[in-house]
Amino acid sequence: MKARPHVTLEDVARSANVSLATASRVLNGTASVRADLRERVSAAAAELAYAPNAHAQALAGGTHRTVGVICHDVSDPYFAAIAGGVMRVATDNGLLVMLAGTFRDPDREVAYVSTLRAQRAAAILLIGSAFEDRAWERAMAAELEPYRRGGGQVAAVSRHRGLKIDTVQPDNKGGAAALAEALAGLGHKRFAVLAGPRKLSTVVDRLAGFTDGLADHGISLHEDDVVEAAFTRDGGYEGMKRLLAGRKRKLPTCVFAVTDVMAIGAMTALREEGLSVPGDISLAGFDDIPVVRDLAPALTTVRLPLEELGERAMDLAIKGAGGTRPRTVRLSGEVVLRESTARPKR
Amino acid sequence: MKARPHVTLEDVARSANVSLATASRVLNGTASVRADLRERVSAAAAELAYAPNAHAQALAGGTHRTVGVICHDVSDPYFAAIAGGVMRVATDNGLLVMLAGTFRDPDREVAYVSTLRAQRAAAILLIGSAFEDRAWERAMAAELEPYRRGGGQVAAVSRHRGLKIDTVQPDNKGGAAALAEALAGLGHKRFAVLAGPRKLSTVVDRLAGFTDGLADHGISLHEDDVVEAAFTRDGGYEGMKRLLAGRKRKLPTCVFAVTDVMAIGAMTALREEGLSVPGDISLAGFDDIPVVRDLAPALTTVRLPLEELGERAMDLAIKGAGGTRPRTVRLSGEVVLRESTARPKR
DNA sequence: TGGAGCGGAGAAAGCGCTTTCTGACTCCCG
DNA sequence: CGGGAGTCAGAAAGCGCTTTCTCCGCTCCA
Repeated sequence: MKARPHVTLEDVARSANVSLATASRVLNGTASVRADLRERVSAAAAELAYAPNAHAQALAGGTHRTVGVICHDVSDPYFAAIAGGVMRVATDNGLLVMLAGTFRDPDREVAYVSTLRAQRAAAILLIGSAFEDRAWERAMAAELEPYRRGGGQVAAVSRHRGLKIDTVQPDNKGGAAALAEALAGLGHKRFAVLAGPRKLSTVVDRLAGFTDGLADHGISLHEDDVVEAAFTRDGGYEGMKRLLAGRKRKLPTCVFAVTDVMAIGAMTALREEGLSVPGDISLAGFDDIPVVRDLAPALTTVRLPLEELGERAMDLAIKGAGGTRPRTVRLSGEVVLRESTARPKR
Repeated sequence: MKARPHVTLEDVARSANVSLATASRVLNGTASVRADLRERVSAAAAELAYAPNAHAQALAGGTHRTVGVICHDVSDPYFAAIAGGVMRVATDNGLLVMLAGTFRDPDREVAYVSTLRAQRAAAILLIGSAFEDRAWERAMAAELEPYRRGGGQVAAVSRHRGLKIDTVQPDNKGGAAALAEALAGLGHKRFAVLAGPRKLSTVVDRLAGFTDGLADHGISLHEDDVVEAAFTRDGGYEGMKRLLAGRKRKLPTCVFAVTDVMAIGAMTALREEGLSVPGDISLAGFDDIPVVRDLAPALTTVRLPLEELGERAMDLAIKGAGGTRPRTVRLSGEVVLRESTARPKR
């Protein structure tokens, strides 16, 4: 089947016996047009199943109705929830969302920004932890800066440092600290943390907050008590196994996984090892992704308003940069104690 | 801050002291250019942080490197998993993915296709159940047909009927039938089904398959045994509550939720009502989304190769329509018996 | 040494649309 | 009944890029 060229505005105009300008005016409602002509154009457009070429529209100085969203992994519930918020706001504003998943590859992230820049996306949203890496930061800035100079909007969820962009910040540190206090309040003294790679700022912040919160109760967290693993369910699973294997002797009474996703894997690992939660070990996560309340036991965590995180970021981007300083919206988390944590028996 | 116009190819050419044509050739590697000129152009482009205007490229007859993906809900793990597969293949092929969520609104779905058509997306992927609705089908066909005539590729996951497009089909019917047999094989006689809206073909197919499978064991499913609820976790929760409330007396020994997501909600409802799974009631789902193996008890379900579903669909779209007939790739599911189902005690 | 042949740079023609700018008409008031 | 104001359709100029097409200056062979 030969690919026939697309129906163009010119086809419509010709078919309706009017000029291009008139056809354009009718279809966009830009200016008033005599009723009969308007009628003819609409009819012709419908007849030919005309769809304006968005590229041509954009080129001709029209609007750019697409925004780019870059996250690490689309299938991670944490991002999915945030993306949900982003999409809602985008849809309400008639914007089309281009979603990109980097699979945690810094280079790919930069490449995507470049592509989005080429698309003249109205805005670019960066979702998730930034990489703590000078080279990456420079490369990123080199893409972002010209983009913004050209009128592009940029906003981010949960990153900061270096890149001077509008940000929606969940209170990772405060939330983790509050969680630590709640846990210590239950009577726990021996903790362990299931952390992600320290290159991610989210990990660093949550770890710091947790440590601080513990310190307030006179509990110190040693380096050995922190297990570093991949930032995924499998990472949590594997990390917990490692943690357990390491010290059959002096097990902690409470484990904090820096994300719910990791906690889910950890909980399964615990179960496989015949350890009961919270009977033998209490377990807590962070984020409150939707599914954790359905676990058995339901997971104690720090609730982040995930959808709102996305909505606010999209808002920031849409509202445009007001002053010269990057704006920061802080959203705090809230400790939610569920059945996965209890007073220690040991 | 005044939005300075974007850096254009012309700026680069001028700065490098060459013609537009030459600059274009260098940047695309289209033709050989004298080394020194090539050098000058590259340098100028880098210097100015030039990013080609993708719209202009597309307009000038260049390539369309974006594909559109339409699904019901981005934050549904089922779609997220499929989207993961789609994105992998897209990335491997240097394509940018535009993801749209319709929130199950048929009109919005049609509108998105229209927008994607305007974007001259290289391909459009429809993910998830189609609506069983003549009017919708006509509207959809009216958008899709001109799109394909203009050279656009269309592929879908898990729909068919009416729209004559390439499709990747999970074997909903066969999977559900196999599950029914496995469950009946465990000794269950009294079943109930937690179904989604019958407007969705997936629901219809799974229900039919399950009924058939049961029939093979001489078990019949009455209309009363099918509870219809929203196609979400909350739908599953609420549906199960309703199911339980309806018949305190003759409870089924086994409940089949047509999706894992609904099963998750159902399991929590069961737990809240003090019913143990599988002790009091066995529960099974469908899809095998990643999280269900981490539930306690782990969920019995029908495993669908979710990522592959997405990959194959993207493949179909990329490979383009060969013959005139729509192609169909069938992917079968596999019953996975886990702890949420057991022999009935009653 | 002359002409055929060729590599490679530049001019220019679109791609499909929006948006001035121009100009024809109608309408109203003096 | 004439002239200025006001409408509204059409011509044309881009938007930024790719891609012929043209033409210039070499090289190579007879």
